[in-house]
Amino acid sequence: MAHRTRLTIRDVAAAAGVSTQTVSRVLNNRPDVAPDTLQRVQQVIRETGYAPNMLARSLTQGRSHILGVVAYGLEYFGPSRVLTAVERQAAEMGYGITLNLILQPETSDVDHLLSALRARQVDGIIWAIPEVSDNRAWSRTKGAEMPVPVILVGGMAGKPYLPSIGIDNAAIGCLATEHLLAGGARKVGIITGPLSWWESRQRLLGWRQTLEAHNLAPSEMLVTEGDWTVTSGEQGLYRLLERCPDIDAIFASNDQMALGVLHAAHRRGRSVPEQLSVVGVDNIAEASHFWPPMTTVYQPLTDAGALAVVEIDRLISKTRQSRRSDETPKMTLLEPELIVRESTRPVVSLDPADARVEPVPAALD
Amino acid sequence: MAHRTRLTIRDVAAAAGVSTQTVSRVLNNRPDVAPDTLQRVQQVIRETGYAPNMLARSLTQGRSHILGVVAYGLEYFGPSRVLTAVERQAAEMGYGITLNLILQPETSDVDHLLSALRARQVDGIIWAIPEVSDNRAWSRTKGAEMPVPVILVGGMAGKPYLPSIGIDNAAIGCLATEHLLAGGARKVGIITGPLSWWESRQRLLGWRQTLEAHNLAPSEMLVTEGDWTVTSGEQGLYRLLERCPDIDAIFASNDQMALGVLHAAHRRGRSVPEQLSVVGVDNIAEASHFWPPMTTVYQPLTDAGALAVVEIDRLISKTRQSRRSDETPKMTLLEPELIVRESTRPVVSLDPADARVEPVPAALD
DNA sequence: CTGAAAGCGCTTACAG
DNA sequence: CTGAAAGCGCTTACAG
Repeated sequence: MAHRTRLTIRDVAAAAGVSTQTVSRVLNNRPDVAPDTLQRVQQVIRETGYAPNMLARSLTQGRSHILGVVAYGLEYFGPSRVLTAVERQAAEMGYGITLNLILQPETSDVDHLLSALRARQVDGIIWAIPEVSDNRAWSRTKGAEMPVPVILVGGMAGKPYLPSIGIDNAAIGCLATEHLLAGGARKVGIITGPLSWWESRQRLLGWRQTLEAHNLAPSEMLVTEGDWTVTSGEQGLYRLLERCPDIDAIFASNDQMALGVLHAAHRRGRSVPEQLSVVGVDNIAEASHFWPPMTTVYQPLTDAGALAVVEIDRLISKTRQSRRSDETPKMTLLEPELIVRESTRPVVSLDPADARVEPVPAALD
Repeated sequence: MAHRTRLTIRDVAAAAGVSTQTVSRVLNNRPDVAPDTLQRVQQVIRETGYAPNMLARSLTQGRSHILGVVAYGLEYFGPSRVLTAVERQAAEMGYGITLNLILQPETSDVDHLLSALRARQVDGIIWAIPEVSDNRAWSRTKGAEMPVPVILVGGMAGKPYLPSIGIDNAAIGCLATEHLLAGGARKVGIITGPLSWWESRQRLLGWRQTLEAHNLAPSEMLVTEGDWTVTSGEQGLYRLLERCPDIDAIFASNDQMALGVLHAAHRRGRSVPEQLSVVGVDNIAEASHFWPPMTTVYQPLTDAGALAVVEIDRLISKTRQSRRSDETPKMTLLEPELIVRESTRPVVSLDPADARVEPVPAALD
């Protein structure tokens, strides 16, 4: 650590009295090195604190052991969890990570980004930008021709032209809505995320399908669009209350908006959950400390991030063996889980089919 | 983008009918290229979509244009803001980023991390781990001998052996406490972060100094330690109320704990801010939507992250010119700002010296 | 303004 | 089990 002159494999070889490729063999744990040679070289390495130049190694091996990660919105819950999981799993599998953050999910600069990553010789790319509008359109034209494996994190509309791993967002809508109905709700409103987002549309779809399965009409009057922020959740509830004063439950598409709903309910004098049940999504750290503690839907984002790395490692190995991947890209969706707290009325029947019963009286604290 | 066979500078040179170093000159915007040669080469580059291999370039230049970033706790507010700012500024200045996340702020694996970064030939290292216990002790012994510039993000106790950029955390404590006193508070409690953290101790120091400046005793009865979580804020208020039932203001060392305080105050029937003023730190997105909206202290973390990159770039350039840096490492602290909302009683006098007046009646909504 | 040569620090066949 | 040669894809002096 203390050396100012860059130490090279040549220095180590000289000090150990062997050739450079013998040192190389030791560094790469090759079996064909005599025990005492091994000892000697290892000792020199230890004493000098030599560490091989990964750049040079990458150049000869044609493999950088670096993954390019493109992400958006680290200030938000989901992206930061995914990135953390990706980094952890990558480190565990011997990959370094080069991080590229974009300012807007709808970037027009895809070409530039991809070629920058290619120039850095990444072994694979993890594209952790949610699908917003047609910001994944590039994968249709360029997907098959990418020089390195690419994996998308997050689901998308239409046929995936690249392998993708995400959360089953329709299931999120189902879980939340099913739970609200089971608690006796009859008029379940929804505050969606921006509808240009695939995730938002899927959560809305889950809500709609669940209502229909219970023979309830998913009226447009019960739907309002938010933008993930607390404020939009608050405004959303005001709008819904104006349209349907008898609304008795809200599925907010994330916990921040759910917090806004609590806020608005408080201002309008609607007690939660007695008069209004509320479900959020994400299970942010604060959710269990909202007033009342928030029922929410957990997304296995850590699993998704880790799985993305495992999967891209597999694709990298495969590509290197057969020179090209012939798999049909598939979309893997992981299942969310409901976390029940006190912002929703308790389930009155275990059978979802019997969910439409009278509203229960105010729950105890 | 569509090429499966890696294109090299040699291919471009051949296609343009020039030598490789003429292509190199074009790639590096060297002035000494004939106009028509330039044209020809650029055209070939455009047509083929050639992008130079950064690994090879780094090897010859002895410079990777990559910054190693070591961070902790992306799930928290501060770290994610700093990382975002670092990435943005780095991208703007032509650096790539290799990200290393650690699981605990007190890592024993510093050597391993540093040598891994060194092996990747990073041009500089941004160490964005807060000082906890003696987790920066390594900088004393290794600081001066690091083969590349290192910059620490966050302040630290004692003399810095490496340049460091952070937030003036004592000023955070001063701002918060001064504001509480100006609102008429006489018994200001504090819920600190973990006291093994420099940040926590500095915020405590600011609180103490401010009370003393106002001739108020910073009694130990008014201090309780939290761990940044909502729960610890809640428990903290319970403890303080038991010890000092007449406490009339709380400085919580982050917004999450401040939320816990609101929660606990609600449960104990203490109205905020009429009976209890509360200030947090961070200005998280939810802060303005807590009930009541939270008065808090903003930290210029984005500036700190950006400044770290600017500064390390300067050090990198300097090191490359003079072969070594002879500057005395200095600690730069940026100033926080108070954001006043409704969780604190309004200021009753503009002169802080007159702050000790009667509590004001309940504030209007 | 342009090119032939050497080298960055490694690893990959190829001999022995 | 070990080493001499060639090469990964660039750039840096050095000539001209």
